[in-house]
Amino acid sequence: MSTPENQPSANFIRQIVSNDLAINKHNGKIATRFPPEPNGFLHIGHAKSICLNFGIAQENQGTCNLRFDDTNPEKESIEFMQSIEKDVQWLGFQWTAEYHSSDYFDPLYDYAVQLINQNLAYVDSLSAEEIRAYRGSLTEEGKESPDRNRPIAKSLDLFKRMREGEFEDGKYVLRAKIDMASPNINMRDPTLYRIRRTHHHRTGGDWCLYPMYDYTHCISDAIEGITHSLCTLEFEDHRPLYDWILDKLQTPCHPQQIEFARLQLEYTVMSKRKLAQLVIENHVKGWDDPRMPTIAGLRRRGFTPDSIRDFCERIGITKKDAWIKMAALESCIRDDLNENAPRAMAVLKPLRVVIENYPDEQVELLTAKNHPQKEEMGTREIPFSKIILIEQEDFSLVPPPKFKRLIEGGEVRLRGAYVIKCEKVITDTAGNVIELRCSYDKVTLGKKPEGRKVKGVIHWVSEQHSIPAELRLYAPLFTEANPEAQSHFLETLNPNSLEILSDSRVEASLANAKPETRYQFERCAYFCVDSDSRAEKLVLNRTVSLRDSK
RNA sequence: UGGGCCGUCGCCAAGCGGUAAGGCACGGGGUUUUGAUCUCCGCAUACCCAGGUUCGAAUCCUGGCGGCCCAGCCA
Repeated sequence: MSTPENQPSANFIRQIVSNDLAINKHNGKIATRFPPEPNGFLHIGHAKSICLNFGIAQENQGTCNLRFDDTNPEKESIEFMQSIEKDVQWLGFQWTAEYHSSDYFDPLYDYAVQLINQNLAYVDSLSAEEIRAYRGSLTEEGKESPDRNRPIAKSLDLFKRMREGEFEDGKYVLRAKIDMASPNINMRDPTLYRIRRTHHHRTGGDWCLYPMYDYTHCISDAIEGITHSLCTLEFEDHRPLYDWILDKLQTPCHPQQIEFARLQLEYTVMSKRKLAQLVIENHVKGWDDPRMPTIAGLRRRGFTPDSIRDFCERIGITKKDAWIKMAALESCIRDDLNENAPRAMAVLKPLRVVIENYPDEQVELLTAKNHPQKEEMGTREIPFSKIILIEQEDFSLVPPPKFKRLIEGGEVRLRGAYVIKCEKVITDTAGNVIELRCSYDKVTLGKKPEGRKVKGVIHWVSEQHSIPAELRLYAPLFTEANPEAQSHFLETLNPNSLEILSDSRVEASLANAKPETRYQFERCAYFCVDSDSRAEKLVLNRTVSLRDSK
């Protein structure tokens, strides 16, 4: 995976970092952080940020913290925190230290007092609606709040009483005093603190005053000694505010915020709000539904950490809005699984085949390679008997051109076994093929047949030895490349995103397969054992099909 | 339409004034007891457009055009 020498590709952020290192900007130190809000599960877009932040730290012997940006208690929870920790580790990264924005509520408060003392912040009594009205518009300047020139002592007193819980939610906010005429709306006296009488998952009822993202993030970065604060493009307009706050305060350092484009993947959605809606409204079975672009979903689907990291490396880091095709992700997991997944045989939609000239009670244990190119992956035994099951699709009464599988009167190779010939087709009254009567050529085991060419090879399982399995096949969750561009993204939900095959049979060697075990079912697809799987009834998810150049 | 950012092959993406890397996708040949893998070959006289500077421009300048983001007491 990655590049052969494991050299990460050049990108503008790594260039900035190398440059800073070259001029000894931070005494040779590089410190990054991955700062999710614990309000949902991580998705593949987060993986991009994780690989970048942890990657840059690793490449430069630096540090990378995991920081939960938990300043909005209404949407956050311990469960989400735990899922995030698990997913980051599963992806293969270990943070230097774990922090929470809420760890900094005290210093954050003290810094706010400093700002008030410097006459750079004030307590405002305008309502949310009034503040919006006063803010102006994209083309019109805002106007100053009547409270903007509230005496420092008065703001100090009010701010203290806000913290003490004297006022109801929304009564006052703390605002930075910057410039109501700024062309950058983020600089029009942004709100720094709001009153929220909400239980916080970590600080409980200690606070009824919570700091806003813009105020919190820069200071948290500075407290942790972050050198490069990497975030997505939509925060570009916030950078002047990030810098303004740190410029006005005597913080330990002044990190550099650098923005990059967020990941956009076709045929899915990537906003936590929408993913949460899919879960809450039961359009999927949970955050880890294999159709979800969440780390947990991809994991359950059968993706490997390597494949996701490879994907993040392949798509690169730029400032350009890019739409990545599913094929790019699929290529990554195919490359990994082709290399590492043991092969096995499974028949998704069985068709019964009786080999008439094969002895009734005979069972042969045939030896099959677990990987066609990698001897070190070993072999396994596969029972062969008189009645086998093949794929319905591998037989055709009216074969299309170039069909190289079984036809009436034709021969085909059973993978790892004999060449068989279709002697008779049995149909039901409706004309459906329900069984095949074949003969086998006993000298073709491990040998080419003499005097003729048999081009097709098909997979099979022994009827009496195979194990019933439920196979879950997935298609994209949405029917439009960009569901969010539609009037409502749910309108483009794909009604056929899940297909369940409950009559499939897998070879006997899968008997004790544990969840998260991955296989290539030869000629078919890669599958991964699901957490719903039981000894009596195996359940597997199709991760991705094999390339098919038919 | 105020501000910010972006525009190199169908989709990503290197390139940083010296004459267009790579990946995905696609097309074709070879090998193959997986129509898989592997392998070989092909795939931008061209970098949003128009001018300009230069011996030389995707790279610099000017002017257009197109796209994305911002008016939460969300992050």
